[in-house]
Amino acid sequence: MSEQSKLLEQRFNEGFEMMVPDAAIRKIILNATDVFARKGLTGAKIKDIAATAGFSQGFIYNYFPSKDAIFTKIVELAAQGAGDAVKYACELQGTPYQKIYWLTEALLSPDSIAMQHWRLIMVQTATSEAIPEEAKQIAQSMARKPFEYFVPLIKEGQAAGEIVAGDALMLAITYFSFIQGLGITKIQTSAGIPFPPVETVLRFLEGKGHDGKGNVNGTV
Amino acid sequence: MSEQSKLLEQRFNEGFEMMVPDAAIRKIILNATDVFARKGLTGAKIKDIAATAGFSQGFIYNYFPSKDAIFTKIVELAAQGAGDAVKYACELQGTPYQKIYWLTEALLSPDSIAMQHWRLIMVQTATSEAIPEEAKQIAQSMARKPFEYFVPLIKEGQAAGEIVAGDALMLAITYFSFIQGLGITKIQTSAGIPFPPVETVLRFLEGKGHDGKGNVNGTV
DNA sequence: GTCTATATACCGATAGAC
DNA sequence: GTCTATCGGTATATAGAC
Repeated sequence: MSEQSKLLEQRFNEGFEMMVPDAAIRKIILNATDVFARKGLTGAKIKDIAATAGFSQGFIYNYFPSKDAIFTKIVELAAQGAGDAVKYACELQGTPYQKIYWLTEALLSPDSIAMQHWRLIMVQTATSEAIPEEAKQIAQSMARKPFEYFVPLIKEGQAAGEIVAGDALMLAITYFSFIQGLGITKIQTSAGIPFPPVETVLRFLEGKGHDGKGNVNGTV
Repeated sequence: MSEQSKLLEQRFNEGFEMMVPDAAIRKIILNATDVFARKGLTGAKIKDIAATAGFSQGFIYNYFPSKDAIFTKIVELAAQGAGDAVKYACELQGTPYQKIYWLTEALLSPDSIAMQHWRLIMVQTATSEAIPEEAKQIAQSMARKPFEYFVPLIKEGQAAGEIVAGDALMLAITYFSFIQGLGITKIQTSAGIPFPPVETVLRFLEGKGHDGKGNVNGTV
């Protein structure tokens, strides 16, 4: 894994710790994220969340007023984090393609909290009609934010010949759909099955003559 | 949409009608599929399913003994259908890349029952720990079947230089992950947002020098 | 601080009415 | 055939014990 991707993950984790200072609450949130991602909002029982965090069922209610509140909090954190991840990538030193490469590496990393949250968002949006209204609205505003950074990044790459021509918004939607699909596959399959390297994932974005390392041997 | 993709969809729908001869049961299944896909197994209430099918809550139990039974039946149909869709594509006349092209077109078609079932399978597997054991086992056997047809298809395409070199199983997993991610995006977004054409989706699979028409001007 | 015990509500499934 | 009423089980959230 590249230095830059590790930096993205590190920044993301720092942001998470700053937004949730209490370690016990972080523990509950991290475990709840996992349970929600695997069972969905309605399928996840408070007892499950408590058990994976090492607490009794009733104890959770010292920190959160309801199951919906936990879910909404996670959606809020994911909303912040998803936008931030793309923003951080833009702030790195490199070409547009390289930035997307590092972002992809970080999003597909097995251990990243960013990825954990993406997984949750994915399940949550798939079952969107059953989630609390507040979480839905947060998710909607969140859905826009990554695109605000990603679409200009694609246009920049297109201008440099690094990224294939075409509607930048369409390519961005395709990118996040792809990442989402790979995230689901990661959840539902056991470790050890073959998984695509970043180069394979990004081939649909590459400009003609691109060599997969950010270099273009056609015209600029 | 191409002739061949329409044929795939038509074959699929015929298979569905043969497997579920009773029109009332088909109606329940189609509506239940939609509700399950959007709310998940635990989030979907029998009342919802009955309402969308135009029945009262209790009436459903004249046709199915339980909610789990409806879900399991749908998984079974999807299991059959997913494998069949790939099989049908293999039986068409054309190059491996063309067959994958037509399959993709059919799977991403907004109106195909095949796609509806894929959407359900996706949610169901994402929330896999909450689903009945029987459905899980069917889903597991189903998960293998599309690969049994798809992996050889990729290898054939690689031998012809149409498909990029690399682990065929990995490429197959990538393909279905991509399709799944695009399916989720289709569910959760309203119509009118830009969506990638088949050519964009399949670029990650193309052999070097592929011109999108099955012709190759270089080796892999 | 953390757990155990309980009330309250909801939903799946049944049975009986029309 | 189709619906309404109801029973029983399960899960959320609370309150009180240690």
